[in-house]
Amino acid sequence: MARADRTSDLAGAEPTADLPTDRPNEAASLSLGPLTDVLGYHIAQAAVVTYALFERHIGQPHGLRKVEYSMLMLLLANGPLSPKRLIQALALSAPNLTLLLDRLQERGLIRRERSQVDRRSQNIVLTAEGGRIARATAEAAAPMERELLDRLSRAEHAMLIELLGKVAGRL
Amino acid sequence: MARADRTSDLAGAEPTADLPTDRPNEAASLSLGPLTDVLGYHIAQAAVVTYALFERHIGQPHGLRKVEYSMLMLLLANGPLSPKRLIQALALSAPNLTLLLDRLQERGLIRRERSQVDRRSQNIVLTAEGGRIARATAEAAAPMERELLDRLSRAEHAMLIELLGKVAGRL
DNA sequence: TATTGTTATACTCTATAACTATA
DNA sequence: TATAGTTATAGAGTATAACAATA
Repeated sequence: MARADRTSDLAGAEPTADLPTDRPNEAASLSLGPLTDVLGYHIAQAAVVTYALFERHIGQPHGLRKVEYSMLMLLLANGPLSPKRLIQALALSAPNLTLLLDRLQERGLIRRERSQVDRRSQNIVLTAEGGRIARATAEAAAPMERELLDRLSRAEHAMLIELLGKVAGRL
Repeated sequence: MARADRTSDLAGAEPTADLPTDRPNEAASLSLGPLTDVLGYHIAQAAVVTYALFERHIGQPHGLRKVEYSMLMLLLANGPLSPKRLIQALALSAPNLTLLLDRLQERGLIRRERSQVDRRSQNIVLTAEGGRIARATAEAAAPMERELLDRLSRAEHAMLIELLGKVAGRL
């Protein structure tokens, strides 16, 4: 009973009217109160939906996490990149990226080449297999986005991305 | 040298032209490729910004995490709520919520009252101190959002929240 | 038998600091 | 001396399954 004090029926000073009207809004939806105008809250809520979509369309089928997917897409679109640039683009810490690259390298999706220009630096290169998976998952993006069109018109989808770009400071 | 094989200079088949033009786009910004139209990616990028704002305005000064803040706001706006409803509203797992409530209870911000209607259930109630912090941090929301107006007009801010609401399925 | 909430456990993610090698 | 990347370690966050109390 280490935590037996968690609930006490003699609770506190004001017993907050514990009647059949036990809690307000039993079934009704909650008021967001001050959160109503907080962008970050709404971003977090929307992220739950897009994350579930990602898992279903890409994450589960191809065994990729979000960052791994983003990384493959960046390598596909830009060719070899240094860890340095990946860290900036994906907002990762250096040790975190090292672990990520280890996993992808073990799976044979990328390899590390040492730069001949500056031998401290590396080029992260998609392997043939990595290229195949990158292209396959790139094609899964369109059907995934199409599912959002139940909730959003095509114009709203585009508008949303543009506005989010402004927030992210990507001008 | 457990991982000495991480980089090999004899890398792979095609040595990917390792010249002074070592990597493309050395300083230029990266192409997003297929990510360009993926809403989830842009949400994640924007979340980095709003999270930093939250940390600076609310998280650090008041020692609150995002979920903790959201929870206080929901309790402030709706009065006592059951763990069940908080789980649904905040997209948490039950064990996760238990730990969260433990922390807030230890800090004296909330208390657990047992429901008289259904004694399995609880009411989570803001303490006097919890109410004070909730009101103080509620007031910090406006200045936080104001910082976004460098990047977004007021109309765009409102539009963005509306569109994110559609994505989250909050109709 | 189903539901509310808790415990125990493990796994992922992230952050920090110390280290190696190149420059 | 500074930079690129790695190692080691610990801390948060989250998920799963087993459990207790109540319905």
